[in-house]
Amino acid sequence: MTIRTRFAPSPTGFLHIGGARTALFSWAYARKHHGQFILRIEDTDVERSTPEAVQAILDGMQWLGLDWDEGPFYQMQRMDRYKEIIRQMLDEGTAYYCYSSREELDAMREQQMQAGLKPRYDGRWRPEEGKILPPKPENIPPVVRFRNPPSGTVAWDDLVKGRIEISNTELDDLIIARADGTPTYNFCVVVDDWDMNITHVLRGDDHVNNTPRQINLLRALGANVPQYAHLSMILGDDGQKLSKRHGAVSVMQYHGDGYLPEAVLNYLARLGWSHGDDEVFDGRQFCQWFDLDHITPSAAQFNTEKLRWLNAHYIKQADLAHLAADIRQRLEDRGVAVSEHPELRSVIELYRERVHTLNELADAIAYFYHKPVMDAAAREKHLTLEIVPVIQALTEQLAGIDWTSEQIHAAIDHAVQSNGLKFPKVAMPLRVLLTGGAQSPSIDAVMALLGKNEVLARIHEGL
RNA sequence: GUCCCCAUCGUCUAGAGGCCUAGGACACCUCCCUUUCACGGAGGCGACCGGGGUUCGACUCCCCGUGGGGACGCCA
Repeated sequence: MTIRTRFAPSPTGFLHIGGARTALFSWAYARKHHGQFILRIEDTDVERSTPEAVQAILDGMQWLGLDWDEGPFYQMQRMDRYKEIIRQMLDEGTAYYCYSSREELDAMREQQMQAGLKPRYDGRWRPEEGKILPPKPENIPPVVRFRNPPSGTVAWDDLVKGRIEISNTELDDLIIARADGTPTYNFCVVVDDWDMNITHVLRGDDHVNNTPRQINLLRALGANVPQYAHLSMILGDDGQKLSKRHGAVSVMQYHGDGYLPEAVLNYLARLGWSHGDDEVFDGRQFCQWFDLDHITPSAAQFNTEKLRWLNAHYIKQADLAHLAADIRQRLEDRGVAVSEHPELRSVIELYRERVHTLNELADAIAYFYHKPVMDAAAREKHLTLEIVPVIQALTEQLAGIDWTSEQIHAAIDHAVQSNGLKFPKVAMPLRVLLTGGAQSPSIDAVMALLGKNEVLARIHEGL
């Protein structure tokens, strides 16, 4: 049997971190088993679905490198198929028309809640042998309901949570087609998973409650029931549930914030899944290792600090040309034009080990391409009256040397020795003068990259 | 309210009855490296929700409790 998984987002917003992980796991599972990964857009909520959201989801998946083998399929384009099945169910008697109005239903729910019961449709329009249905009201277009088994239990062996068993008495006759004839979620999912031969459904555990309904529907249709794996949710950094209002951000926001997709992918992979003590691995490795047996059933809290650590790791490993292209753009976004000298790649090499995000990297090296704003406190502290003449003397010497790191270092050393100082005494004021602040890599390395003219100019201007 | 799910360091997690004096990672602390800040290296701090069982033996299995979460839509 070929493994076929799917990711089925509804295009009502961007691809957030929870959806991305579901997609990642589904993708990895298919890849691991040399199966197919299908992308399906669940856009039957016409009110809330937007083409922008579809694009945002596609962008997010592409950025993470999650490629799909089939699709994207759009449910709105499958209407004929759904209607055909609904017609068939109506004919077979596994579905029926219900004329209850929304108001009637709301009142019913209200009453049941009051009575301490689980709100359920009471089946008043469900045809039974010998039962007399209420008279059909005029002007109320009916919905179509699924005739759920009235007794017994539905059970499945969830690949993450183990066996889950639910009594049919807990379920009611769900609506499969709205009054306007459009099919609803639980129904479309079932038909699609069936038609698309999905073997493994990986999804958020907020769908656990839908599963028994879907299984009943599948059985009524005579379809195979796929395996289910319900992934627990991802909580925000603060342990709170992620929502549009609170903490839920688009995966593309991570791009904007300077994270590498491989870092996000690696981080997400470890959130709720593990492979012994392994922490750092790429997508290829993940696809080889991934399994359902090591998925944690409990919710996981997002930890940005760990993501940052992983990101720093991947920045150190990243291809220089690729990094340079990215950083060039980020500098441009900051209004900093990257000139030929110093060479961007060299500057990145010097700085990549010191940052956690690409934005930090861009910010840190901007001073190579435009005059830095000098940190007043740093200047005050390091550019003392006594040191100014030393720097001036050093400047003259620098003017005459070959511009290599070694020569520069020797010149600084000379200034240090001849004045009976410690190295930082001279290095720090230079650092402030050249970079604007008190932190940088080795000052001779910085100077070498900055170039003789620029160094002399900045010292001159700064003094 | 009803049903369902979950529960190991602050966080992500390892753990398939003896391998556990509970391991790793992030964060934090100390030291080392050092030209400042980082990086890196070496250490350290730090957890099995509670109570009952089962068992020669329970982090691991069962029950109850507690806490947290989810679902109960003509949303997905």
